Amino acid sequence: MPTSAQSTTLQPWEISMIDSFVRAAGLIGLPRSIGEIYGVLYCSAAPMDFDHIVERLGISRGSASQGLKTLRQLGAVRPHYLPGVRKDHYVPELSMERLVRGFLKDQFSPHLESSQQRLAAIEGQVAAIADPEARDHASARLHTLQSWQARIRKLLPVVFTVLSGVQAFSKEEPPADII
Amino acid sequence: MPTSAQSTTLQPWEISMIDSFVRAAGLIGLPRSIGEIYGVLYCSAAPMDFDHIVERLGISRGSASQGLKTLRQLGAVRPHYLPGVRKDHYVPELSMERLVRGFLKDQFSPHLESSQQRLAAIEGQVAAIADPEARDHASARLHTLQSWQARIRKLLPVVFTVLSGVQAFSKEEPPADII
DNA sequence: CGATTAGTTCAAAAAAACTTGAACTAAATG
DNA sequence: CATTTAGTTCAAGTTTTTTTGAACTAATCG
Repeated sequence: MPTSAQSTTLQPWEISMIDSFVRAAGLIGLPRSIGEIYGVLYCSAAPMDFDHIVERLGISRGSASQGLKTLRQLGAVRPHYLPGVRKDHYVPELSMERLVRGFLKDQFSPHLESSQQRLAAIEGQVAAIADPEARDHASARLHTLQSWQARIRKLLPVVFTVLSGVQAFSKEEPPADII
Repeated sequence: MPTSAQSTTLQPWEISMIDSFVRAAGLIGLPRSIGEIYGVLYCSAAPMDFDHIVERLGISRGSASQGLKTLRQLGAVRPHYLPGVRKDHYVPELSMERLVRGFLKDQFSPHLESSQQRLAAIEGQVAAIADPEARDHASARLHTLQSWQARIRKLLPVVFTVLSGVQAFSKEEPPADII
């Protein structure tokens, strides 16, 4: 059992940790393979190349290629340059703030954007309702929905701040556990 | 075109609004039918009964039954008592804070809980690593993961506060748009 | 340049998630 | 009580998502 070489079989702690990432991926709507790839990189002490990822996880090259593409887009992994080496090597992003930011920017913000436009379009449809009472009701519901949207937009910067590890956000005692 | 009766066909503004809820549901990993049911209730000016929901949406009774069950669990709809009426009638929860709280409590907190236990179990596996360098590396990664978990737990109360519509959280100017 | 290596693409297969509807339980009505 | 009504359950069908692997492009090597 060589001390330094990266064994090709996963160690127990790696299997458990990858499992955690697979579950976390599922929770945010990303496929299993993406959790696996990020997880195996997260566990690795050294940058890993494409074939190494494929072998250790036992997934297809197609999955690995697509999964790495998505992870690069999200900013969750970066190519790591190694002089004189041809194959791409990857390292995981370890800053939680950057991970969250990448995910939200890629998977969330576009929806927030288009949702805003859709709500604006509903304003016209509501204005066209003939009956005054029905129109007032619809209008009230639309405004509630728009206020929800506005709150979500306000939330984003706060999320970044808290997840960056900043201790601030209340000079008194921290808010009690609520859930 | 009767002014007060709930027509059986969906109005344009209702179709658009339900569409928004369907997309929002997808974003948080809930099936289309759940977005539709909540959406049609959200649009309605009066409590709706089971069959009315089925008819207006054109979904199966099975879907409606399961969807309403989930929505009740989440606290996103409540049965509304009407004297002398046998069928269940439902109204939507309109408090964003309660909606978010119900969702997180039901769909998120259990994972957070079990994740914590899983990470604790990995501690033992890491301690069993023979090579000191490899063990230190694994230990460092585990601690990073645990710190991420802790940050997410800190985030929850803040999310509730912001989504409740409270204006607080910085007596200076609000944080600039980041994303 | 031709051969080899690296990685991507995409159509088809497999797996997962969702919906349906018919059979069922439970409760109220006459 | 028998019958009707209300709603649930779950196996089978459908749809959507994910994974695979063989064919392909691009770049490097000898």
